[in-house]
Amino acid sequence: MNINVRFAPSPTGYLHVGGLRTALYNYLFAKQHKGNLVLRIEDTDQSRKVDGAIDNLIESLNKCGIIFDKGPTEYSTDNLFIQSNRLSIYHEHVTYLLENNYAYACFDDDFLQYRDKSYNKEQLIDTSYHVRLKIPNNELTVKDEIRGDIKFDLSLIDDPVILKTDQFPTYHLANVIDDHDMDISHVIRGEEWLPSTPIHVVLYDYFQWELPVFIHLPLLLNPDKSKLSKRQGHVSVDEFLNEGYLPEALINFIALLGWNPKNNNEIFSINELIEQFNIKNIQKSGAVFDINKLNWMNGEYLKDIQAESIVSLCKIIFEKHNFTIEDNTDFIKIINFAKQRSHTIADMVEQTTPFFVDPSYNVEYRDLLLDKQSKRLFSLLLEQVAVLNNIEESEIKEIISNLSMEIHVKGKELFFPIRLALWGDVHGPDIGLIIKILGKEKTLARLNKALKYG
RNA sequence: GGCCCGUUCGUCUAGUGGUUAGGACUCAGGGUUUUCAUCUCUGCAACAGGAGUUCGAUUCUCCUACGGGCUACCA
Repeated sequence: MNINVRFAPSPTGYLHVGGLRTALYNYLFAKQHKGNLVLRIEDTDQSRKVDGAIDNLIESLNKCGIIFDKGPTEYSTDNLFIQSNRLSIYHEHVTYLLENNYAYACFDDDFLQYRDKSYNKEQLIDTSYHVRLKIPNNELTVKDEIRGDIKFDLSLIDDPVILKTDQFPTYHLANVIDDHDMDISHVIRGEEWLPSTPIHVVLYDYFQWELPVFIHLPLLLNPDKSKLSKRQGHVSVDEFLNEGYLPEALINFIALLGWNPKNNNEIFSINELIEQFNIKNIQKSGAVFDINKLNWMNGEYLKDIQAESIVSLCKIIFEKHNFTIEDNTDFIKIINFAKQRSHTIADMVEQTTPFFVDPSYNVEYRDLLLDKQSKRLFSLLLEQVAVLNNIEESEIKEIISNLSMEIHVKGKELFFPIRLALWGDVHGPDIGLIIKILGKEKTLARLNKALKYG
């Protein structure tokens, strides 16, 4: 059996993390079975179309490592993976349904009165009509791979519109025809589609097509358990990436929302996910998107990653915060310091701000800054740094330890005032690193400022 | 309202007809680090409720409650 799966978003804007997870599960499933992953653009609602959305979608997905085997490479008119280019195909199928009495034309929303009528093609020319699918009155069982058999009473379902007045198909029709034409073997999609699956099954039945396997994924939830949406934190993949969440971490985190490998591991590369992913281990209930845990996981990735490999990404984000990167070697040092203690790259900016702009003093330590002993420390350090030609961290360390012996001060009493003067707070990087990055001039200036403070 | 799906620590989850119900995030506390962070150790914390089946149910069945999704000429 050939395994073909698809991710079928509508181009209405940015890629949502829920969409990313659906795409990911499709991708993992396809790769694992040496099948194909198809990208299909469902743009049958002309009013909701957003320019550039397709390129955007593809770019976000690609950044996260999800590559399609088939799909539109660009938004070109002859592309078969974009539904708006397949209108004539849908029309042919509508004709088939109409001719076999599986569907009927309606001239207004009071559709029941048209249910038993039929019109030939000539009668429909120059009229404004839509087409509805006749849903029979029997019971129907849908098989979902995760939930098992689900019974529906079809008499409770209204005849759905399959062709709109503007002659575009609705989702139900286009989706079924495309899945068949693209030889989709497994439909992996969000749980919100479960209630409309019987409509799709009826369509398959009318066309006498073989059903794909249906796999409905549990929803991603807001902290209040409603369906994940904006308003309660951000959900756009782009936003996460721009804030400096690493694609690998985002993918890892999202993979574990609704699926688990039945062991206690938490960190997975994409290849490990491909190896271990299993439909059977997908959860039935929805999963709250916990930003807290994503932060932790992103931090784990940040700790492990080589500074060199994120330097250009960091540069973009630091420059977005108006920090100019002058020296690459220094910047790597800064990254190495910050990535150990940050959740995201945006966090790293915050952690390292005093490297770039003169800090204001933490008011809690005002007294320490005014202290006579502190002032003495500042002036002694100032003297010693002033005579240095080029600054090495080891040298600074030595100077400070000599200073410690000279005035008999050590530990916090020694480091707090110095760090306060140079960094604005008693906590921060190693003093050697601060001075090394700051350079002689800025170090002297900050010591001077602290000396005069009060 | 109707239909459908779901329910193990606050969150992500493991698990079993008999377990001290396990792990991770968060939180709290200890240790390491002459700062902070990292790291590490410890702790707090869950089987929605009620019947039934059974020697025994968190686990199987039913009911209730609660939560969510869908109910568009949106996907």
